[in-house]
Amino acid sequence: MQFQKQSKATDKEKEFDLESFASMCKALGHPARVMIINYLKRTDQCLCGDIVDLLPLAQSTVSQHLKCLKEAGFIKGNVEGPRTCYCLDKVKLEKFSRMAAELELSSQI
Amino acid sequence: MQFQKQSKATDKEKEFDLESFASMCKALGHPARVMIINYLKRTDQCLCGDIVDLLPLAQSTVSQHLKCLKEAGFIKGNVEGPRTCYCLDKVKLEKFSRMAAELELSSQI
DNA sequence: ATCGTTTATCGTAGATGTACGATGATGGGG
DNA sequence: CCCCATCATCGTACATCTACGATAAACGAT
Repeated sequence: MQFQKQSKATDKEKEFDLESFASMCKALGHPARVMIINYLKRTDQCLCGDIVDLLPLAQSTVSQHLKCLKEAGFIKGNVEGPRTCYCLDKVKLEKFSRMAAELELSSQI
Repeated sequence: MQFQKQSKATDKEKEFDLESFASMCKALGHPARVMIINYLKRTDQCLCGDIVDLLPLAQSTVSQHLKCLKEAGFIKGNVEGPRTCYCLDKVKLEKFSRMAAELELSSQI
């Protein structure tokens, strides 16, 4: 479904992309996933097993949450043999933060 | 389920509350709801019918989305006779923006 | 008092999310 | 080559979300 008019490519990239902001929010809409991001802030990188130790969730569930964050672009995963090393995509996180600020700031004009 | 250790009240309010951030994100995790916030930024206030005209959704669906945003605290609704006038809660929006920034910034330490 | 407008709520169908255990795949170590 | 550790994926059960039409509630206007 279409919730926003398509913008021309010439619109200077400044436009607030509603759909992608909503999907970012959706990806962060579960405490386990926010916790993972928060954890990665401190550790820089982690394995799936680290999160399994951290949270009261089964390994398959954690793997699912990691997949969700990866698909949303918030984390990247490097396969290293039988394990996968996850780290934050800071650019994406920055973009999210910027869009959140935009959502708020322009309401003060 | 418990995803974060309870903090003492003495923790100076600075603590990032994971659960409430996740639930804010969840509330913003649908394009229609982001659209509503975005619309309210420009118009300051609106009726349910305004949003119904704006979006390709049934009235009952729009009412549902408004309820979701109200429960999350992003908007407030004043009943005025048979209609309800919705407006942004800028304090809540500010809080969200601040937490989003926190999620990103501390990753650069 | 009745009608029309506006909105909330109910009931419901179908999609998606969240959780788990089981299983499959990968590669290191014996 | 065979286990073990690690992780992804599959299948599945249950909950929640998203959408709709129907209906109820509130109130202004006639």
